[in-house]
Amino acid sequence: MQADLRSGGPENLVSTTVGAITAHIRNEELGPGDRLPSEAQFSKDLSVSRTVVREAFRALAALHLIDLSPGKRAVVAQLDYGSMSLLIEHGVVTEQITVQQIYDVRRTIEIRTATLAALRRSEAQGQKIVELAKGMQASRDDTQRLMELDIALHLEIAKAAANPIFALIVGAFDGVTRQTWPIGWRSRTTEEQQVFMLDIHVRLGEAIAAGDPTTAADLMAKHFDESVRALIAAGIS
Amino acid sequence: MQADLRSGGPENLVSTTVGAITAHIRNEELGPGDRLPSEAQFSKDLSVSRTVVREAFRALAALHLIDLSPGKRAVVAQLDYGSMSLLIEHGVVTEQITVQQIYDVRRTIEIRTATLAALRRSEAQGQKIVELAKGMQASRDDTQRLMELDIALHLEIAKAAANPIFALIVGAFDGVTRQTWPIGWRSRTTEEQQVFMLDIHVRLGEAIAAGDPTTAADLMAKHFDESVRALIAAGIS
DNA sequence: CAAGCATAACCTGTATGACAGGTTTATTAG
DNA sequence: CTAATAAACCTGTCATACAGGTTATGCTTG
Repeated sequence: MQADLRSGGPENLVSTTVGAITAHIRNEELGPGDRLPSEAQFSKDLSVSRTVVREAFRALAALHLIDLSPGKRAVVAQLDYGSMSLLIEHGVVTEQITVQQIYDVRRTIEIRTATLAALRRSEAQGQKIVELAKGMQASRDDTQRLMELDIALHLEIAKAAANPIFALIVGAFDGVTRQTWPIGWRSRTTEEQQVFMLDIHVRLGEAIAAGDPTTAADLMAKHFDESVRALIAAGIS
Repeated sequence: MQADLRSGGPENLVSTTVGAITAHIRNEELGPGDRLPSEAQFSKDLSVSRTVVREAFRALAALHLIDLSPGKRAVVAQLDYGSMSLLIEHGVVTEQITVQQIYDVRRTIEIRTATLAALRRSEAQGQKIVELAKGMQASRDDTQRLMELDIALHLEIAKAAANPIFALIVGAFDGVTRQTWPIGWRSRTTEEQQVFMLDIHVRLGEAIAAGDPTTAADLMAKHFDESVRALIAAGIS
């Protein structure tokens, strides 16, 4: 069950301990917020040093499977895209992933989230999505704020799709988006292009709020087609 | 850049060190296989104990951003879905994700991989995909082998899509699939159902090998519709 | 001078012990 | 019974030590 078995990696004490900890979570049917035994406890039970247990804890914390904080016991964590975001960033930094590939994946995923969001969004979510889109329109001059709203909007749509995995994947691209977004925006040199981009977001938000899955999906597709054009225009490979 | 900033978590020495290591990878423009400085080196440069550096290394190894092995220096790792697989398993075990949600995501993603694979597969990949599908047909009585071939087929299609992120996501569901697959298969009680399921895979493989994206996407969609029906029939929520 | 081999230097995996500072639990005083 | 206080516990970090695997150095030999 542990990573090293899957990757065929070498078997060391830390991996074994990681396996024991995840097994504990499974066997005790722990859920988010539940507390784990202390490091000393695992150390005694598994007959390994506290050093090893600590490194195992740290590994699980890196994956956000558990949360650590000083003095307190480790607790089972809620799903979080932080680790996936790091993974994707690593892929981009080491040139194993291109920005265009990310956009292809996002396009695929987010057309679906738009559809689902239109079908399943709550009243409050629909309202928030429209607000974010209109907030973008109002922030055309504040690039930083505009970007944050854009990212928040896409994530909110993913959340409204009521499937945490979609939110996980969309969130995974947050980090990279923060680095590439300004490039795409700068490539939209004319006011027309900028207004068009912002307009699409508003119409997308409204379609979702109105519960119109077809239009929402259509607009999301248009949005990504336009974004990819913008990136290519900016010379992003 | 490090996870803790994003999650708003507390700032401790290990997180700082993780940040320093990823910064090193970025600044030195290291790629997969390149060696990192030793633990002692980071320990000296950052003025922290080797304990801290080790825990940071361990955290990055958990995300498969680096590979560790005894005696050798840590090296920058290739993209690997092992950590995402653990994340998804954790989500299922802690009941934050349902199997149906996974199938919705997989359907979305894999319709796209089928399309792209049909467009971009190499000759060898097309051949391998067909072989895997036919191998499944020949293994109708060997459940274990059948499952492994099925998983391998889907992953191979994702690889043929020539976008590593798709392979990453498809691979992320490997672990969970191994646990739920037998349930779905057992629910296909009649020979007809089983033959139909295997037949779809072969036709899918052939469509990809033939470079027919529309048919490939269509068959992948059918495949997932049928699979979801099978799971629901088996009472999986 | 070149090639191969032995050895030394280096590196990671793990253990032990220690202590500061935060958290939880138990105890005691009101 | 409540609230304050003390004790017990827990994590974060450090230093040190050593076994065993890896790499580089330099020496020997052809």
